[in-house]
Amino acid sequence: MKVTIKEIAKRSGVSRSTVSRVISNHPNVDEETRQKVKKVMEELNYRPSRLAQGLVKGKINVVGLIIGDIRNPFYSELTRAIEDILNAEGYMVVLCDSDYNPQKEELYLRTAEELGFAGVIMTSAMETKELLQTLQSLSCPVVLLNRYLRAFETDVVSFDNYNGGYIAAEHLIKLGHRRIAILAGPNNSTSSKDRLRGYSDALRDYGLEYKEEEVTYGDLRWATGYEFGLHLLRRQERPTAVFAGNDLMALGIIQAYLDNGLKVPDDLSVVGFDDIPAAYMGAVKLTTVRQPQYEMGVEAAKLMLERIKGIPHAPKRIIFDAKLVIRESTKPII
Amino acid sequence: MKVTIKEIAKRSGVSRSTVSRVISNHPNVDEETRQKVKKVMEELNYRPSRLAQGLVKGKINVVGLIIGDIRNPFYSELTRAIEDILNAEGYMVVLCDSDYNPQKEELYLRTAEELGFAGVIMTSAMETKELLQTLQSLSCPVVLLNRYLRAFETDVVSFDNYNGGYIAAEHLIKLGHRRIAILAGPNNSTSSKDRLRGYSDALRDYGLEYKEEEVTYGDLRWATGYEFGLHLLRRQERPTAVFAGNDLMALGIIQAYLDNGLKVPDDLSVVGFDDIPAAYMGAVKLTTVRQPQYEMGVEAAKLMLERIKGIPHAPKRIIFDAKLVIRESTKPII
DNA sequence: TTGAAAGCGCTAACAG
DNA sequence: CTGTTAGCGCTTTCAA
Repeated sequence: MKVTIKEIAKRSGVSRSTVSRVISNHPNVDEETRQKVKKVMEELNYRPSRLAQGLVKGKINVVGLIIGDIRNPFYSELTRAIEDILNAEGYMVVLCDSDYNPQKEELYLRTAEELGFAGVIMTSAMETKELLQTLQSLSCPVVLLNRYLRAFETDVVSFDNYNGGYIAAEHLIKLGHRRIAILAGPNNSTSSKDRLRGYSDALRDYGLEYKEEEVTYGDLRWATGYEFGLHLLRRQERPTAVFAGNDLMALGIIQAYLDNGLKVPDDLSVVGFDDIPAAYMGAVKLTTVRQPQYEMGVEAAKLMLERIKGIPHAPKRIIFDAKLVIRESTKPII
Repeated sequence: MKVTIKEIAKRSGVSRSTVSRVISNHPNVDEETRQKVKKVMEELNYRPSRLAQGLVKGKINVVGLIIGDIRNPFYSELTRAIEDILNAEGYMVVLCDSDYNPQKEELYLRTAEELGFAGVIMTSAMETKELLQTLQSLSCPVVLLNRYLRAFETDVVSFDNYNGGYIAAEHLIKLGHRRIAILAGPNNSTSSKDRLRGYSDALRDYGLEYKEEEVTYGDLRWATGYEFGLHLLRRQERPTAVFAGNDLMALGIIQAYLDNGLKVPDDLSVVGFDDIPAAYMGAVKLTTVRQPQYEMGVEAAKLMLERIKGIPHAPKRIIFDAKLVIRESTKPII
């Protein structure tokens, strides 16, 4: 049924090797022969099997992308960027939602190996022994996006999460806030931890006390922010500000307040993290730490491409700076 | 370097066939032998090459997913559902953002063929001659999600877009609105066209006039809705209501009004389409036509699985009913 | 510039 | 229950 290289060879009166050469645009083919073969391929609507190519080459033009959850706009943007760059170079991207679950990541890495992926970009950020081990045994390049692994040296595109946390806290402090609640990201995520560390260092630098019991760890989803907002409303002593581990949760907190007749930033100042599109699409434009998602995705994809085709080189690290975008969700305390 | 079936065979003192049998869990293997082989595989951390498996089987455990734009929450949800189901059955999903561009879709379909995908799920919805042709020549099953192609019979999961448009219009009409603006989806999308048709039929049924020049076609993005909202604000005679082709655009329109000091639904009633999470996450909870995104994705994935493994059967069609979710973005005209 | 031959890692009859 | 054999569709030396 399927037309193969053999068929093309027969019909154009040359050997399979020659056909293979025209497939891969090898220079050592007589122009006339090349045209003849191409014509036959056209007529028969021939498509070389990448599976077969992959088998002999040991690699396939596919790169895996591991992210936390595609429903988080932050990852959607990243994914889109990576896809744009990689597709343009003839690579496909295979998606994997890890749900921030190291086991899923590991399983996926294994599959990448089995399928002979050209590379894997990891955006999800957990750190376990098993994962590290799998990573070590991987035969394709890996680039880390917004995460780092002490025990695994590789190309990294990252963001200055520490400073991001710092300037977020600083902003709130300078606005006069003292009672600040924190809804951080998962505490097994390196980036979330860095943000929190920056945050607490800022408190210390400004002579404020950082209480471990003041921080709540969330799963980065909007609903979790909403729940947290509701929780704050039930408290006797409400904080005057809150620092959220990402925009989605920040937006959830704000909505909980609005839905209960309170005002933001009047009753609560909120600063988020990421600057997803939704941050400026709502009623209260969010003050947040901007991460250039698309650009970060682009850089990661480029690094991957370099690593796949290029000559070996020492691991590269690209770090994006944190920038606070001040909008309407924060205001000075009276 | 890489450990292959040959190595395993040698080390465990059996033939490659036997190893192959334990890989695929074939019953005809002595339990003792099986354990012995498994142990060796374990020790050597052996991973069978799916590329090789795919080559001989002619198919690979991967299904392609073509969507409009992953940044649209509607597609994110769908994608997640499909991934969840397919991954659980050992299939990977490869993502393709078509940008609603038929050429991209076609190119992608070609790649699916070259890679020997087990199947392709198409959610993006353009209809061209070339695409149809490529579809016909495809050697793997295709399931269509929220689109149909007159000239291509296959499994379909769809939504009653026509009725969705109808009840949206009906709702507005019954609320007393007469001057209703329309920001429809792309007019080469079957689902968008159906919604519009339902809409216009409702007008007719209620004795209202449908003016072709009243409809604007948008690209389903938030920013486009926002622009449209601004545009409405500049008009002398403003409509009292607007029907948007999807929630993202509806939300954009609302925001344009809010940002300019107007109120929704007081100054404008808005009904959307999709019921994405953001529909109820904002200041004005959106009245919209609910499409059960996750469930639709699940059904599509199941259909795909059936088609891949199952015995051949006539094309199935699953149609989800339209349901209006009335929230706060619409109100009666005074 | 071209072809013959070997092989990538695995599966699938067919014998035994 | 197990091994032998023959490919799957393509690339890649090596000769010619």
